[in-house]
Amino acid sequence: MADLNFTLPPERPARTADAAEGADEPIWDIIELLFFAYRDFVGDPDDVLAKFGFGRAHHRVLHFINRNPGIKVADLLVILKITKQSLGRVLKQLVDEGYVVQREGENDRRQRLLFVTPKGEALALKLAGLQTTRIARAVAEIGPNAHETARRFLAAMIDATDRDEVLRLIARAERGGRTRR
Amino acid sequence: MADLNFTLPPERPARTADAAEGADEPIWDIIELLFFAYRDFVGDPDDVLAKFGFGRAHHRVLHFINRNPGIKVADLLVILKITKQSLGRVLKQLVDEGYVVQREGENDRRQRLLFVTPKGEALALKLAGLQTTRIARAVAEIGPNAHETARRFLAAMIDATDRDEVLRLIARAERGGRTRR
DNA sequence: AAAATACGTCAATATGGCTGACCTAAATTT
DNA sequence: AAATTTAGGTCAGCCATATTGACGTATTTT
Repeated sequence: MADLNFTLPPERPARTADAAEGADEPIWDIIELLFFAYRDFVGDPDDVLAKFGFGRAHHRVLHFINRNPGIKVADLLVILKITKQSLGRVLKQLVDEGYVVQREGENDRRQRLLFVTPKGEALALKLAGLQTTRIARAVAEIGPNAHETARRFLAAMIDATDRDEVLRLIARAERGGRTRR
Repeated sequence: MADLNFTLPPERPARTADAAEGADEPIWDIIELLFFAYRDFVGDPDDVLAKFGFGRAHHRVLHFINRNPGIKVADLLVILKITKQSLGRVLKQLVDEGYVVQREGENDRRQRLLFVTPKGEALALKLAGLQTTRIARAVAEIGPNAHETARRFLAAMIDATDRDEVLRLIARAERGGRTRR
């Protein structure tokens, strides 16, 4: 195989003439790269989680509680797009083992607001650190514009109906995750 | 996504903006965008697959057979990083329902070389089309450099040990793989 | 002839989803 | 005040996808 280390030949103009046709050629490279990149991206945390007796589901729950302290159970369900029964199972373990605590809502005492404990935050940060190392390495390899372009590309990949909500969610957590009263 | 309203007290000290110092600061935006983008990216195929009684596992198997006609079972296992038992169940369904055929290797009659049928290719292309639509939309939104940058970013996210192998795989399939049915 | 290889299969187990039903406590509506 | 809705929890069972381990069979290699 010839060398195509990371100066991949631009294969966009591969179908110059028939580009106007409706039969769009699948964008195989991005499809496959997303598969492999995501697999490795979640693979690092998976290895650590296994040592704690946790799985990917625990990671997602812990992540979003850490990023959005005080989040309501109902809102977490919306973000994760799972049922409360599915959430309940992993959440119970995280609570029982001291990674997450629940507090009664002040205004509405039916609510169980979710917070990570110091222990939970430590684990969340450890896992995020692994992923950050990978991302930082990728960005460093490619150049300073990579972060911004990657962010915009990934945002554009999100369902249009959800995108603004997701970006708000990220931005809000970026500011510290609370307020908004 | 429903409106998310957090009403809760400040719990965590505000992070120091996006200071350049934070070499240890997690890259939250990419971490979360990857989660949401990948979820939607595989969501489109999932909906179609459900109508066929298939799942995501069938998609992956069908995809890589379609892209690498004549692939050996052993090689497919390496790509997917699953066990032959896991593959076996899914592959059997795809064969039984006429999406994939197996042929004895010419040189080595122990091998079962895998090919998609026309029916299988049609499904693979339909699923790839959905994902391509999403990617093309994202690329169109961002600009002409997006495809190239996204490709390089995603490639750089792959484990260094696997990367060259993956890129070879993609490049080889891009050229048409090997013998067609 | 023996060993290694490619593949298949049986059995048991784990994870993480799902639906449906039902429960309590608290808030809201009537 | 009573009725209803909401937030959340829980029990029970099912499904899809993954795992490990053991074993079998045909074929190739040594």
